[in-house]
Amino acid sequence: MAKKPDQSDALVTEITPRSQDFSRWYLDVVRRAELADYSPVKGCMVIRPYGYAIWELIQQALDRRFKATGHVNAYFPLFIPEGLLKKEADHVEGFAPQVAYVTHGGGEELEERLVVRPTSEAIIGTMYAKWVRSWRDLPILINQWANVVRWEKVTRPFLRTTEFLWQEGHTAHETEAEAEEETLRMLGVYQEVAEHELAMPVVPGRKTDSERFAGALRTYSIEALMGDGRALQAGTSHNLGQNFAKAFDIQFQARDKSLQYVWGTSWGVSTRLVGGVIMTHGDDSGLILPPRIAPYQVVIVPIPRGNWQETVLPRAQALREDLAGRGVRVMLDARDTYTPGWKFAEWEMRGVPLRLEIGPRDIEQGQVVLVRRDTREKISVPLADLPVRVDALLGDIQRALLERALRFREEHTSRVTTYDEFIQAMEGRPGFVIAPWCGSAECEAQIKAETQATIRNLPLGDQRPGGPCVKCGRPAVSEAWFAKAY
RNA sequence: CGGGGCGUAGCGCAGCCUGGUAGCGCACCUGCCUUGGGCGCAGGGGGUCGCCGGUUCGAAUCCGGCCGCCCCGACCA
Repeated sequence: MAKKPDQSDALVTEITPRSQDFSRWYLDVVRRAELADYSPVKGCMVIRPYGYAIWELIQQALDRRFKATGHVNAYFPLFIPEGLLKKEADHVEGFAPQVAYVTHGGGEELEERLVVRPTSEAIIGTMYAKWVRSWRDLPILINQWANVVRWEKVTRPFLRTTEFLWQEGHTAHETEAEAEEETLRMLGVYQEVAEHELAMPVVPGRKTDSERFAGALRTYSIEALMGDGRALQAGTSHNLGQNFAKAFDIQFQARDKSLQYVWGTSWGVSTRLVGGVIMTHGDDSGLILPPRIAPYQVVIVPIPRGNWQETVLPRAQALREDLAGRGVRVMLDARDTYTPGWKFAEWEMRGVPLRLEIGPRDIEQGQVVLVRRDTREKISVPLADLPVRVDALLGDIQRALLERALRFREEHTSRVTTYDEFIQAMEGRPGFVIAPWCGSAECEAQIKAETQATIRNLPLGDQRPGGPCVKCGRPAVSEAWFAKAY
């Protein structure tokens, strides 16, 4: 841990203010909210139960939608023979520097090294070649939940770790059009989950060639804007064309009796999404979780007074049962070893959307006090109205977080036509800058070198760039969303 | 992998310059008292000072190497 400036008298429970050092604030939240911890393995984190619970809720939200769109889950091996990875030239070139190898097993050196999967196109492609014979075998729509390993030079909890958890969908289709449709369908699923579940607005679009997945025909992404104005790639969906089919010999006999290669897609999101949620919604008091992915949506804090264990506690327990019975994820913090004030701060740190306070005064008046995490608003609610109000408030908070994040993104997005404006926009308040682009990798690279901003993606669909390329002045082929990225 | 910073109790730090048997706050334990925004008082436990080596009568402190973490770049979900 690096030294924090001047806080010899600071409480350990405090976290670095976001405005002072966003990066340190992020790490403080991860640690204090007990989302993850460093492990003895360099670059690898332990996802702690609270952090894992968030991931599980994200998983469920995704998995539901994968199944609703016709996909099934399966599992492929962690190890991939090195030779398989090498079959697709661009693929191996793209991933080779990040790959971990197993060289020994059972006390002996292996004849062929095994790659610890950085992604599974190679092993899955190999299996698809065995499974596909006829157009009747298509499409194959498989997803797997797995861990992958990429030897990153710089790591940060959730955002970039050597090993991370993700899902990877791998599909094979009869036609190019079907593959493209699938690629965009899953991009849409990602956008829906990001916005509807994580309350994290994202910009869908197509990646430029320089940021395209190694071996893909086209890569699409969703990009989110974090609280410090930097962009986070939150998910990718690739149209693999026939590249992997040709590399792994995935052929089928078509309706016209000809032999054809399948058209492939792959798509993934990872535990990085948890980092995105932290950096989209959190504040100086810690995490703020959208209700739909909050492990606890309501925390009940009984106010101890006198013989509260006989008076207040039974009421609190009854409330817990009632809410839980209605499908609310609720936690009763009945510990007598902490004061209410301590619990308030603690559950705010952990981002619980709603706090329910109940004490002798409330019982007398037949009410409870609800406190919103996002606005800190205190609301007295008659007991009879509680379930309805809780439900409504959770919905309100979910919406308010999305709206707030959307407003933040709008305030931090500018549209420019000249390079001077571009530089000014990037130097001032960071965020997205939309500008016309000629399509050349040279301009893209120069802009990156000069401003650190990269093209996050290009908007989908037909669009008319509002002028010539912001960098070189040649005719523009597209508008591009630029940002400094994580 | 380049530039910079930092490793001393669970967390945050002081001590290091000028070598002499390791300290503070929080957390933790015990008791009493409190509890509607991180209660108070009293007593207490806990550290081979990141690791390895060197210098020295003696090393947290000086020297060398290694490892780890953080920040800024280049590479990436």
